[in-house]
Formats: sequence, structure tokens, C-alpha cells
Amino acid sequence: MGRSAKFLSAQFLDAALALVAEGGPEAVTVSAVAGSLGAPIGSIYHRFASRDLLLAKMWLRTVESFQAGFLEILKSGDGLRASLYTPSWVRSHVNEGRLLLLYEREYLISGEWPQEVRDHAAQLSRNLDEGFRTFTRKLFGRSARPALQRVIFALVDVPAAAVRRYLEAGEAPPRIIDELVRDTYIAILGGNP
Amino acid sequence: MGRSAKFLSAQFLDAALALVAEGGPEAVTVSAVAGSLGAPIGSIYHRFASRDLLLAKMWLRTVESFQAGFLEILKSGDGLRASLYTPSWVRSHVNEGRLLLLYEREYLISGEWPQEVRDHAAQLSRNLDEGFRTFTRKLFGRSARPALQRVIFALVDVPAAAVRRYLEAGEAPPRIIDELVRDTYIAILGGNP
DNA sequence: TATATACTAGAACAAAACCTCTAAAATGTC
DNA sequence: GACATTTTAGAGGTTTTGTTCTAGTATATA
Repeated sequence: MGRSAKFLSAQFLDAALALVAEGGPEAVTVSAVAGSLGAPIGSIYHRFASRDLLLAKMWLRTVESFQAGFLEILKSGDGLRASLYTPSWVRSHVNEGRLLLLYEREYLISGEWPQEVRDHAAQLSRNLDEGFRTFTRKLFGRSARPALQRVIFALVDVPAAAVRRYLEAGEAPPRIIDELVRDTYIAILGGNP
Repeated sequence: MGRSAKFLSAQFLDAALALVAEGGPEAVTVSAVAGSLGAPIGSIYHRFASRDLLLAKMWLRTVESFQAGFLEILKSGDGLRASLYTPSWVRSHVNEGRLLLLYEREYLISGEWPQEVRDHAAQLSRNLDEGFRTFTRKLFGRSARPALQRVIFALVDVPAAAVRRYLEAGEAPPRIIDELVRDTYIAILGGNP
């Protein structure tokens, strides 16, 4: 049933990820991806209709990987642990961390997104929203909007901020930032009904 | 002493800034900058040796503008007010905020930086470091490294994080984030000798 | 007014990007 | 072994980019 593949889709995504992490989105040219695997350009277009679709798939795969672990903790209701998930995850996923935290999504995939990608992204976004909303309800009772903003700040924005400058420098985030994230979490969400 | 200028350097920088803010660094093509002013390409190269230099000058001008106000407050010793400077500045400088907070510097100007730019950037960086160090000494006595990290977290990283998601969405940061930044500041640096 | 000078104007060029397209290679099924 | 199908292979087209270069234009000063 046909020739067996020499290069898998995942390999192209991995190569693209490494290129983004090292040189930013514009380093991910189709020929650079091919070149870093020793693969021909044709093999990439055989699997991905366009460069944009390759980047989008890479982005979705990475977000999904991050969110899976994050949502699991969030659903357990342990907010403090959820806030520490980002530093922890980033330490074992440096390239992925650089992709998600250093580059704007709209900028990574310019122009119109393919429908398939839009749907997947929308679903991931819904899952995350849902997770935050139920967590917020659990913590504050009825989810008033300022409450949700506090939660997102403490669980997403602050951990990302703590980690970003180290990712930019290409270093692993030091242990001290866990303290900072924890202290901030307690200040923002700690003393709550 | 020669023909009077129809287009000033600052106009090119302004146009480039608007383009970055709207479409990211890759939207800043030389012809796009020229086009948005109705200027010929030659006029740009008459003032800037290369596209990279244009972007670098734009970046330096923006950083300098931000830092001037920030350092003034920092020198006064009012850390809380310094932490609220970022949200405030960003509200009145949306494009500049997007430039500084959304795009990695190394990525904006790819490759080697011209010497002149490196010197200027190094000086700005020294000024900022110096400001943080004296502030930290004032607050903690001898500047131990973890103390400096706390200061940078509370004064730079957290305010930037609070603001970033609104800049990405193209909105002005709401007032509530000032509360969050303030609460975090107090938690991280508030109860100190 | 004449001239030197600062600037505008944009055509032209080389490099690089994305993508297409044709041909060949390799493998499972009859 | 022959065929159908999947995949590799990469040369070539089109578009866009940064940059150069030559020619022309307008102005301050003498």
C-alpha cells in the first residue's frame, strides 16, 4: 500500500519548533525545516498544504500539550499548584516555552487561518475558559468579572512574566521565581472565602 | 544650504512604529514605510543606512522615552509608583507599548547590530541597572542578588504581564490591573525594612 | 542670480521566499 | 512479478524584499 515514509509529520513539527525557539518565526522557512532534517521540500508540502498550516499545527500541538497538564491541576482546585505549573513545565520544555511565551500568536501565523485550525484553536480556548470559570466559581462563588481577572492574572500572567526574561536569555528559570509566583498567588487569591 | 527636507527622520520612525504595532516586525518593509508617508524609497536610505538601522533607531527612541519617566520615579524612591508607571505609560503610548512588550528585541533587529546602536543600547541598559541597584540598596541595604530579583519582578515583570494581554488584543489596559499590580507590589516588596 | 548642497524620485538588481510540478523510488496487494 | 499508491526528490516560476544607483529638484548662501 505505497512507499513507507522516511519523514514523519511530527519530525517536521519538531524541526520547526527548534527553529522558532532558536531564531524566531522568520527563521522557519520551508527550506530551513527541510534542510535541518535532510528532507526535500516536496516532502513537507506533501504533508502540509502551506507553511502557515505547518506553523499552525506546531502551535496547536504545543498549546494542547501545555494545557492538558494545566487543566488537570486546575480541575483539582489547587490554584497554587496551577500557578507553579508554568515554571515547572517550562523547565522541561524550553523550546515549547519560548514558542508560547515569546511570540504573538497572530504574528506567528499571519493572515487568514485555515478553518480546521480555527476550529481546533477555538476548542482549546473554550476548554481553558471553562476551566477558569469553574475554578473561579469554586473560589469566589458566583463568577463576577473582576474575580475572573484576578484568577487569570495570578494563574497565567504572573507565572508567564516570572519566566519570560529567562526564556529570552535562553536560560532555565531559577528556583527563586517559584517563591515569587507563590507569594503573588497568596496576595492575589490567597485570603479568599 | 541645500534643499529643505520634505520628510523628517522622525516621520519615518513614526511610520515604522505604527507598522510594527499593527502588523508586527515583518510588516515593516522599507516600501511599506515609504508608502505610508507617500515618500520615495530613496528618502529612507538617504537617512538610514539600512532597514535594520531604522528599526534599531526606532527601538532606541522608544526605550529611551519609556525609561526617562520610569527612572525619574525610581530615583525618587517611590517603588509603588514606579510599578504603576508601566500601565499608565502604556495607556498613553499604545503603539510604543506594543513595540516594547510584544516583540523580542533580538528578533526585531536580526543579525549584527551596528556599533553605534550597540553603544547606545548598552548605555540605556547601564542606566536602568544602576537605577535598580540603588533602589534595591535603599530598600534592602546591601544589594543581595535575590533582592534585586524581587525588585525587577515587582517593578518590571509583573506590570508588563498585567498589561500584555490587553496590548495583544489592541485594547487599553483597564483600571483594575493597577489594583493587581499594587497588591503584588506590596506582597513582594511591601513589608520590608 | 549663480552655485553648491541636501534631498527627492524611482527604476533596476540580486537574493530569498513560498509554492508548483514532474519524475523517480519504494512498498503492499493481486 | 506487475500494478497501484504513497512518498521522496528537487528544479523552476513567481513574488517580494532590501539595496543601489543615476538623475533630477529645490533651497540657502554668496
